[in-house]
Amino acid sequence: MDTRYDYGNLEDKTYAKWEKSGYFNPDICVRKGVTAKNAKKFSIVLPPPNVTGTLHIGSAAMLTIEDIMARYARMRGLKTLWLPGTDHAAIATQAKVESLLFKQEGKTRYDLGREAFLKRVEEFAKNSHDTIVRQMKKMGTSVDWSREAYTLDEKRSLAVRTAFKRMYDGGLIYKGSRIVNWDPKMQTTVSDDELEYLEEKTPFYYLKFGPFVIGTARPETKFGDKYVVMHPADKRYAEYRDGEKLKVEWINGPITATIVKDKAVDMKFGTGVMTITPWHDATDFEIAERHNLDKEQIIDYNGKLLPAAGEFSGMHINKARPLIVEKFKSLGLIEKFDENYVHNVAVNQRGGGRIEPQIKEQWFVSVNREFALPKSKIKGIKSGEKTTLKKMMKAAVKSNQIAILPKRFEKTYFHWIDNLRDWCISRQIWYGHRIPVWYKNGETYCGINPPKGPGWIQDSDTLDTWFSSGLWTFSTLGWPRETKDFSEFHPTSVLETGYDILFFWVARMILMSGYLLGDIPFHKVYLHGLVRDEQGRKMSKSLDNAIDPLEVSQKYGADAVRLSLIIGSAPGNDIKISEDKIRGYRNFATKIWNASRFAVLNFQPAKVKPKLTAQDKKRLAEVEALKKKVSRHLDEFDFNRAGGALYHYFWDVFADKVIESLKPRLNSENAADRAAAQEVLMKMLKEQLKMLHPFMPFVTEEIWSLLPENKNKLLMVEKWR
RNA sequence: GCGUCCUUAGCUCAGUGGUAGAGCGUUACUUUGACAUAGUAAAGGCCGCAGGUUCGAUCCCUGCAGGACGCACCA
Repeated sequence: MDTRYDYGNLEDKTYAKWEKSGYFNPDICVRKGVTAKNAKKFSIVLPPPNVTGTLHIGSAAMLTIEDIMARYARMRGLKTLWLPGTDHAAIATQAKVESLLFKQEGKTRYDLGREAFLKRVEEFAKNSHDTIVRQMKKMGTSVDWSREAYTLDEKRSLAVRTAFKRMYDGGLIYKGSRIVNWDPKMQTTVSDDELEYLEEKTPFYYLKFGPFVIGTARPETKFGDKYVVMHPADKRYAEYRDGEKLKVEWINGPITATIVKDKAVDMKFGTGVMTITPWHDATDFEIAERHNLDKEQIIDYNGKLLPAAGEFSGMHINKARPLIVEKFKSLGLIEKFDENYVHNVAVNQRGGGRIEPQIKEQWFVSVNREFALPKSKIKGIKSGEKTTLKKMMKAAVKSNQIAILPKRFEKTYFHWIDNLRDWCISRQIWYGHRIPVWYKNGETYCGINPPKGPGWIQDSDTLDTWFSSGLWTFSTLGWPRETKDFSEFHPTSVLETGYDILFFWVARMILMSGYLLGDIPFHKVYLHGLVRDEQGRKMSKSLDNAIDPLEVSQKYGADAVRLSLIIGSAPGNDIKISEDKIRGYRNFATKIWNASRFAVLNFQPAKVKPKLTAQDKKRLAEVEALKKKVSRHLDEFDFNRAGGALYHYFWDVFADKVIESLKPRLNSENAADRAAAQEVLMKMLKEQLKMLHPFMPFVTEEIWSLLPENKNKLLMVEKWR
């Protein structure tokens, strides 16, 4: 044994050993007798990384936490399944490929056409997938590769079509004309959750509208405005009656305006009066719906003005805006304007396009429509009882059937559900699951397979990527087929993921599993934080503060990276990391290596019966106590404390005190005492290696193979006890 | 507007109703046979501020200040 642990060469070798053993697969564990046939189950799905690129340090944190869970469960003798996969991440992946295509070849997706473009995306996704798999292996993830899934593969497609059909038949999926978030750049809708708001300084204009003054930050939408809205309780405008008509001089000449009284108006904002543009604003749309008002489209789907804009027709809104302002000015309709108004602009988080609300016919999942679960295993919802998706999603968590850790996120979850609106699930992008609906002569057919006969045309839209992700806990286990995996491993034991996708994903899994299975998808949700740099900033390429997990693993070993992501961070809190911290844990790996080296160098098989002293027994009892403590922490998902306790015991007690005190006895003339010292040393080391293994699998596995009598035995399936 | 979190050593962060912890950094000494990616010793903190509860508060409660975030609104 060298004085340094050569992680660079040994890690890959060790991973290959694990893979060859087959122990990542729970069935093989049972077959080879390392797991009991009737063992309890532990199952966890990997939050599938997006095939948009490579893993980042946040993914490394996720992999580490889940690997600790899986390895601990496996060593405790549970039948353990950690199921891997990747996500096609529809919008994100398509956006990435579109941008590459444009940069490298100056082409758009329309130049290639649907089929050829999809080929490109698939090629990109495949490459990205391969990189991700390589990276996962580098980090030591003990997933069962034989069950690997992809959100867009054949089996998952069947699950998606089945889910869609059942929800369609159940009346929960409907097609409707509603206001949606339209991304003119990517030419698709996106859901409310996929928006990001950017602050932007825009002039805010006060325009004369007959006897009123109305405020707007978007003069380019004002052409069709013919309703003027005020709060029914606003005394300033008491003289105007709901429905009253007046003649108003407006941008393209005189119009007839109608007074509308609605409580949506904030009396304190601006003048307390506004005109509405129902086609291009969600609030306005709702007012229009309530009062049954006309809606007129002003801006087309490319961001260009329509004939309603008069002479500005055909012009892009960005170009037209200053000209429109000029015209308002020349007509004397601008009362004043505020130059320093801060406006929130919605952009598509994944694709980057600036959102223009539009009314469009889309597919939605109704969250308030009533239905009954024929067989409910959800606490608080009885079989056959009327409920809604909202109520069902709440019940699963409220009843504590699903526990969210840390608990404070339960509040966030409820709050989100309270504000939830119908979920727009159709996208006009090409990469993704095609909606399983076909049309012919005004007829509509929804089915798992295409309808027979000629002339049917499939809906051209694809599904929101989270629709397929929502099925993940059971689509990966073979659903809708009745598989052994499904009956054995669902609901899964725990879902581990970042708090930033609580709504996107966690909530939608509860929705899907609840409706389709009448059951919860998992018993526990453990949320980790975002990984940030030492100044608490998000890691990004533009800041050049990103730590590449592969690069630092190469430099300091994957074990060191893993430990540095675990120790010193609490559940749900952001994780701060720096290269210094990683280096510190690399030193710990070296410490373990050298202490083990010492033990090996000083060990011979005992020829006499060891005579343990009282102190020896005390030390061995100490290790047992440590094991109890670490087990308790791990059972409570308190990885920070479990790892911390091990770190300190190994270094401060075992290395600094125990080894030092044993040194003279290891050279003792008294054979029984010498044997005792050796036994204590080896036993303590072995127990600690076992406990450290889930945290630092590589170095502990390598040392294990070097210990006496351990040839060909794998630490990863040693009994924890 | 509603809600959540954070404020602890120079930096980054854990933690607990009973005299404060880690990593990195700093200072001094030490190459003695596991390990200098180390060892020994040390410096360094009114645990944001002000009240309250308590025998006792860094921890529980209230208020304030600063920072971060989520949701809603943003005409």
